[in-house]
Amino acid sequence: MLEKSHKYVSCEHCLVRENSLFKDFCKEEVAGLDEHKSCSFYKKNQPVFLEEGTPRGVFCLNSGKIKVFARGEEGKEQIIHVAKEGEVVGFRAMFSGEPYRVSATTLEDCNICFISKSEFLDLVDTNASLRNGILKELSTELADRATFITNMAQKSVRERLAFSLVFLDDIYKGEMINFSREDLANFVGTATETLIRLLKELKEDELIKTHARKIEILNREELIRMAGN
Amino acid sequence: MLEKSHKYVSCEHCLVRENSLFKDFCKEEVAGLDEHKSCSFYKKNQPVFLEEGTPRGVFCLNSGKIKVFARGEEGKEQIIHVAKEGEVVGFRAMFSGEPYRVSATTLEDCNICFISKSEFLDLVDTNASLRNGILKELSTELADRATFITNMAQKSVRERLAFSLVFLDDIYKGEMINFSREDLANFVGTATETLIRLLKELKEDELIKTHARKIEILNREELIRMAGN
DNA sequence: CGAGCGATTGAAAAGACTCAACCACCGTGG
DNA sequence: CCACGGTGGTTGAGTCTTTTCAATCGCTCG
Repeated sequence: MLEKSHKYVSCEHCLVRENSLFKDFCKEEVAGLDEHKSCSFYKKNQPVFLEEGTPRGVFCLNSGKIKVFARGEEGKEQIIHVAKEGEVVGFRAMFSGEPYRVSATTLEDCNICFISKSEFLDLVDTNASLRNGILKELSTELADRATFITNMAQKSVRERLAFSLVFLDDIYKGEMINFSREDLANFVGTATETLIRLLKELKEDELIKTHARKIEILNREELIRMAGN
Repeated sequence: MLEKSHKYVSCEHCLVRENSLFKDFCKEEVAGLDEHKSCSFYKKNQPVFLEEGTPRGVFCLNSGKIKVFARGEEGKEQIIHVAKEGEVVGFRAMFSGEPYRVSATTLEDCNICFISKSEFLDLVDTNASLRNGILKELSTELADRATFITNMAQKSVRERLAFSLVFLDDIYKGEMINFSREDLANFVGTATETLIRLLKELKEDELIKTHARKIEILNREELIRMAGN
C-alpha cells in the first residue's frame, strides 16, 4: 500500500529548483508548473515507478534520495543511478514510447512532485531551453554510462568500490553515506560478502570509518587514487 | 594519414536513409541535407572521431560498420556500441557541449557522410520529427546501456559472450561476424585468451563455427538461452 | 523477550586473468 | 618462388580474485 500524505511545495519557492531541469523557467512557466503538478510524500523504500510499468509522467525530487535500478536474471538489482534533491526522474521514458525498463525506489523519506506526461511533453514542445537542457542531460548521461560500462568491464571490485564511495560522497554532500550493504553491493556490482570484506580493508587502512551502517569518508584523495580515474 | 577518396552518395537515393534518423524527411529537407553534407571514404581501421576531440558534426554511415569505444585506465578499449549502415553516429556530442568522451573507428571500409554541427542543430531546431526521433533514440539507448551495465555486473563471461554473439549476429545480418578476437574480447569485456577459450567451447558444442577469424552462428536459440535474457 | 533481517566471518571452490610460449597466416622483398 | 618478419590467433600452467555456501552475530521492532 502506498501511504502518501500530501505536503504541498510550490515550485515558485522550491529551494532545489535551481538545480533542476526547470532552472531556467520564467515566472509564468513556474506558475504553470505549479498549477499542473501534484505533491506526494513517499516513505523510505517505497517504489516510485516499476520496470514494465506504463510511464505516466515525471517525478521531481523535492527532498530525499532515490535509487534507479535494473534487475538481472535472478532478480538481483543493479543500481544504475542515485538521484538527489532537485533531480527530475523518469523523463527518459516520456520519449521512448515503451514501458519503464528500470525501477526507482526511495532510499529515505522523500517529497516528490509529479507532472503528467502530456503536461511535460507540452512543456518540452514549447520551451526550447527545457528541451536543450533535456538533450544535454540525456547526452551527458549516455557518456556517463559508457564510463560506467567500462569501469564494470575493466576495473576490479576494489577499484569500483573506491569509485562508488567517492561518487556517493558527492551525492551525500556533507552527510555520511547511508546505504545498506546490499544496496552498496548492488551499486558496485559485487556480492554483499565481498563488499563487506573490502570495506573492512578500507577501514583498516583508515580511508573510511563506519558508524553502524553509515559510512564516513576519511581520505577522499586516496580513494580517488585507488579508483584510478 | 587519412586517405579519403570522395564517392558522392546523394541522400535522395541513399538506400539506407530509411533506417536512419532522417527517415521522415520530406523531399525539400532531403535536398537541404544533400547540399550541406560531404561524403568520404574511410578505409578499415581508420578513426572517425577521437576521445577528447572537439565535435564538429555528425557522421551518417552509408556503408560499412563502426565501433564506438571508451578507453579504460591502461588504454584498454571497451567497445560500447557497433554501428551499421544507416546509423547516424556522434550526434550525442552535439548536445553535451563537451569534447567527445568516446572514440569511433571503422571496422571495415566505409562510406560516411558528414553534416556540420551548425547545420545539424538547425535541423533539430526546425524539424520536430527529427527532434522526437533523437529524443527517442537517446532514451532508448540510455535504457540499453542500463541493461549493458547490468549484464557486465551480473553475468559470467560465458553468458556475456553468448549475448554478444547474438547481438552481433543481428548487426551482421546474413553475413558472418567479422571481428578480431581482440575487438570481440573488448566488446564482451574480458581478456583475449579467455575469449578464445570460450569460443572453443562453443565450437565443441556446435553452437558456432569459425572460418579463420569469421564466426558463423549455428544455433542462435541455444545462444540466446545461454545468454539468459 | 523472541523473531527476523541485515551485517559479518570463514572456508572452499570456481571463474577469470596473467604470463609465456607457440602456431598460422599474410604480405614483402630478395 | 621462397625465406623473413610481423601480427593475430591459440594453448598451457599457475595464480589471484571473487563467489558461494554455511554459520554466527547483533541489533531493531513488535
